[in-house]
Amino acid sequence: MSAAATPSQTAVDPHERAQRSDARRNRGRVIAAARSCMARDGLDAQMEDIARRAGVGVGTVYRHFSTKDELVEALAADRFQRLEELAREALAQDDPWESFEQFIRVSAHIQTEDRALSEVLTSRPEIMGRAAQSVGILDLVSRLLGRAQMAGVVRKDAHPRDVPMLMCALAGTFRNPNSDPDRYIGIVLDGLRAQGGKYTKLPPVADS
Amino acid sequence: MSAAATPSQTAVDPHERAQRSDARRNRGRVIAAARSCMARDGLDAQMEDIARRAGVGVGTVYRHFSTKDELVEALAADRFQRLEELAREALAQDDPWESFEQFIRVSAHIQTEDRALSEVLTSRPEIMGRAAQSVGILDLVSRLLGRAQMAGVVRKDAHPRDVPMLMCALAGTFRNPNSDPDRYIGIVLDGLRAQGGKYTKLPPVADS
DNA sequence: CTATAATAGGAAGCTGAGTTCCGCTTCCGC
DNA sequence: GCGGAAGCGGAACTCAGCTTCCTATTATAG
Repeated sequence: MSAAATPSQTAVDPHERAQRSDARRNRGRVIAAARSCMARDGLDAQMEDIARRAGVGVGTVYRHFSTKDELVEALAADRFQRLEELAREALAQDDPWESFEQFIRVSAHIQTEDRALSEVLTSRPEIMGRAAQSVGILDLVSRLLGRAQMAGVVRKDAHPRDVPMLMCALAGTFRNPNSDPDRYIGIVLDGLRAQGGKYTKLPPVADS
Repeated sequence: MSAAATPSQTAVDPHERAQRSDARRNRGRVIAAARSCMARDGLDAQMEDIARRAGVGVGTVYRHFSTKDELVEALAADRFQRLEELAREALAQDDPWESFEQFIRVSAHIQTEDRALSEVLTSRPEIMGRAAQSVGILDLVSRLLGRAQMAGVVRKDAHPRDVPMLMCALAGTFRNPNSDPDRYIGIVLDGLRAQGGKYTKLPPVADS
């Protein structure tokens, strides 16, 4: 019990010597490397690859994240923070439908480019739950949705929790190489519209 | 090239001695065991579990399927055959929308109960492609969809290939324990309706 | 500048699956 | 029945990843 202290954001006991500068620098590198490896290879990106790309040894990765899962969770939290920003930006817009649609599209787009995120969404509900909770994202989504419902452009029986679930549904299509994400985003959006709303123009089907 | 002959449905060379009866019996047991193990544990059900449940040794499993992937593919083909039956049944109905909706709902239901199937759909497009091809399912889906479009109850810009893709999207939500599949099926169905159609009544949100 | 605790690095160990191998057993044709 | 090919079982092997551990290095307080 010698207070080995997680070298992260837990408030640092002022008695303790601060984290060494090289440690802090390497932590950043590891996170960046993990982000890009996992965006490409998904959850089964390898620790050694990550270490290599970060320019450090595996041992160093483990000094900062005692487990692969911990690293995954850190990244997930990070991505959710990004989503939160996007939700705020969307909320700043005036038109209730536009802002809702924008948020959905942009979040979907992020998943398109980050395989790890989409895998966490579809196969690690616990992680996703914790990450979403820590950021206040569900609340923002509620506001986006509520405003659109109030304005009569989104069906009244939609529930805030449907949004992440639908995102996670869309994630499934992104992984399929010959699928055009925008078609499915469009269809889902139209399924959420208040009845009688004008439908999305779907992108044309690419012939194969 | 000594014609080691896959002991499956490939037309058996009459010169060859027929497959031994116990082999045939065991093959059946393996398939059944694999089906139930994988329905429960998904694609990472273990070969030993499957063998144990089939009451045979792993060696026997490998005699019939030289690779885990081969086994998975056999099962996938099997499930797709079931889907084809369902498509035929749906097609036998008169009402174009009803039959379309029924097919979507029933197929979705099957995935709900078979984790392996839903995993193949979302993460093994190649397998899914081959399986779907071998069975003539895409064609049946085209007919179901076309008929509904002709009748003006499904949006004209939907494409047959959207159907499997949307199924695969829905698969993503089924894996999330506290999600009600029927809500998302409903939303997707409404996204496919011709504009102005009467919306699905979504099941109420379960509070958590 | 020195002492020393914090950190880095990366080879080696561990683990958990899939797969192979081979001696034993069972079915089938004669 | 008998011979032998076909099939069976399951211990052992393989291999790929994660994790540990121990030595060498480096930043920082004094």
